[in-house]
Amino acid sequence: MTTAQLTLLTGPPATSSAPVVCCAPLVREAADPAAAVDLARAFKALGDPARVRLLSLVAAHEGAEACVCDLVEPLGLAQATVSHHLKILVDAGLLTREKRGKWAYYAVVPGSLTRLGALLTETAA
Amino acid sequence: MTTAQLTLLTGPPATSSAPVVCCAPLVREAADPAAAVDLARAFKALGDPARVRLLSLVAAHEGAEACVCDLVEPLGLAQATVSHHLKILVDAGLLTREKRGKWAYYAVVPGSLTRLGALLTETAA
DNA sequence: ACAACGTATCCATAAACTTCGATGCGTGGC
DNA sequence: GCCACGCATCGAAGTTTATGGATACGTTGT
Repeated sequence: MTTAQLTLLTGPPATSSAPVVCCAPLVREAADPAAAVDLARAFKALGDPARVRLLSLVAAHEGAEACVCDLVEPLGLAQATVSHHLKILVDAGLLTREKRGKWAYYAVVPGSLTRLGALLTETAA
Repeated sequence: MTTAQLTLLTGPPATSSAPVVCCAPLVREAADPAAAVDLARAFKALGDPARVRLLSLVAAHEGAEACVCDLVEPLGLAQATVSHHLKILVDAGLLTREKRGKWAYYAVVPGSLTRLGALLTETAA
């Protein structure tokens, strides 16, 4: 259920046959409905202050990764809420989750944000 | 009520004293809560397929502008709904609205999308 | 085996969002 | 002045979302 938008952020997948909607810079040509759905899903993940801060906190953290315990206090939200937002960011393909021992370490997917940003760049105009 | 996020998209305003939260590429340093709110508000405007398509339709339209009547049919939504989404995009600083005669022409704010995209670009890594 | 710890999930509640019919407002033509 | 047209706003119904307390799960240490 979370594969469609991943194709947007991970580029052309080697195995999947999901709709690849990656390329047109949004301003060049009218986006087809399917592409718009995937794009909107990615942006919706960034449409919450808590998630923007989470992404920023993880990226700026030492080693470019952080566990939930590092994030709960600076965010000022309950642990359940933080966990919920992190899941949304993972499902959107913006974060990865790796469990080591008792901790779950989150990290920014290497080019996902840049790829998203490129779609917003107005090549012409 | 719609000035805070505009500072984000229009760059340093000449007159306003609203919080300027434009610059840090999100990945460099942990975004402060106020910046996160403004950023999230901008992204939330892009978090709906109808609005992504609207933005794309307007940008790709002849003259880089379009009236509501040009957008209702291709979107397949009611006129009231289209008008509502357009208002959200205008409030987010992504579109401008200019009324000429009976029609309201919408156009993409020149650099707003690029500026947003730049915030997502991972300069390092 | 047991207890302590870090996380995810379940559940409920309140708020926000999407959608659209109905209606009001301003413009232009007759 | 009146009507037709384009568009925004209002009001309502249905859906989604954010939030956090309670709880279950897996891991570590004793």
